[in-house]
Amino acid sequence: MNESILKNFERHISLDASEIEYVQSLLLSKKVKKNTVLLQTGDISRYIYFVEKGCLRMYNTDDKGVQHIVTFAPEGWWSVDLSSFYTGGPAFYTIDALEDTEVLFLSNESVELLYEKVPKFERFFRIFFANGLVLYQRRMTALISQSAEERYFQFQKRYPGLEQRIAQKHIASYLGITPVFLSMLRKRL
Amino acid sequence: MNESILKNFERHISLDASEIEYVQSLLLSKKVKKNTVLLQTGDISRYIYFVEKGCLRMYNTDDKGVQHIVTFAPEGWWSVDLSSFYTGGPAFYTIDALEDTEVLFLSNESVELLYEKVPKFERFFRIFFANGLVLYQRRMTALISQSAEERYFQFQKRYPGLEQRIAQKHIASYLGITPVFLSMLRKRL
DNA sequence: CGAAAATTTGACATGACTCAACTGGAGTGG
DNA sequence: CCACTCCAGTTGAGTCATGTCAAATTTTCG
Repeated sequence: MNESILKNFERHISLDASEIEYVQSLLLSKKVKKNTVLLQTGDISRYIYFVEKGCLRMYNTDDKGVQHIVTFAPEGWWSVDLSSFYTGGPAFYTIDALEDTEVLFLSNESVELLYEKVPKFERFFRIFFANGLVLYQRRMTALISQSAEERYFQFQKRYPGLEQRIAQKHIASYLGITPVFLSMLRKRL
Repeated sequence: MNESILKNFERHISLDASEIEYVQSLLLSKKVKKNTVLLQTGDISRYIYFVEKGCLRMYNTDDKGVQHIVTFAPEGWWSVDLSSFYTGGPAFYTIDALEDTEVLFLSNESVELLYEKVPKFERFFRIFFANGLVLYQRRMTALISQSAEERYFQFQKRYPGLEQRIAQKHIASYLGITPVFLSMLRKRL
């Protein structure tokens, strides 16, 4: 069990049997129904989630009440409000489930323990965060240099098959356009 | 000498005398004139730069030849095309100097050596990348939820005093708008 | 089956872009 | 030190991408 997350770790580091056992002793798991909120804006993010099955989204709600999705996390992706997780301050984002979802997760303290007992995890998360940084940098560049249509195609590539699983309004929210406009775009194709 | 970068390291880790000496033995430095290109899109990013004085920018040029600035790096900031730096692939961004600039920098190999000899640096860069990730996440959210005017105010807060030092067209490029439109915005205030 | 939510469609509004002309420094060379 | 050029910034007119609002239609799900 937990193969998926171990595979994920092994993308950047290799673990021996005892290390695997140790991580597994820290891992928690949970099944949540669609629409369950795992983290609410303003609360403190104590956990970092890994999605085994289903799909999470992380979003912020602006002054006018409009939601803006920062990331989807389908199978094999992680989700966390990093700033809150590390500083203990209030979360900027909300995380909830777009489908019935199974997550593995680690508490803040567990992650600190991991860094201490298995320093390789410093390396894992260094690489992991570096990759995340690159991802967001690119998406930011896309937002300021590409049209909504181009970004829509990129979304389809980045999350293959996800389009069929979630509501269009969520895709629009991720792309930074209105659901109405996305509908028009799709009609044109 | 090199106090500024040591202070930067000590925001996340503490170093003893021998460790400091070791880092310093790896550090390179360079003074470059305004407009000097430190990294060209398509080349391989071999170095990570820390700005002691002056200001760098990192940008991508789109199909139509328009430049889009991802980050400014004034004193105390870092600049690197992370993806290229770690994978050895071609750089997506170009880095050049907006003013006469003094940089300290580390080569790819030096950074790997650092990870090996002073594992604390894994930690430093983990935290550093996590912070960067948060920054880009927030800016992305701002891009899809705020007007150009609001983003302009945020820029002024994030880079105090920088506005007086660089050309307006660069600010526009950072904000994701045209220089012409920024000019109109400023007139309205 | 029926209610609520998501999507589509159409008319109109607007933020931001394009193009082009004009203004005003900043640097250069004679 | 002047004259010239060149680039940055401004201004205005017209345009386009995307947004807003509201009604009609389809889908979802209890």
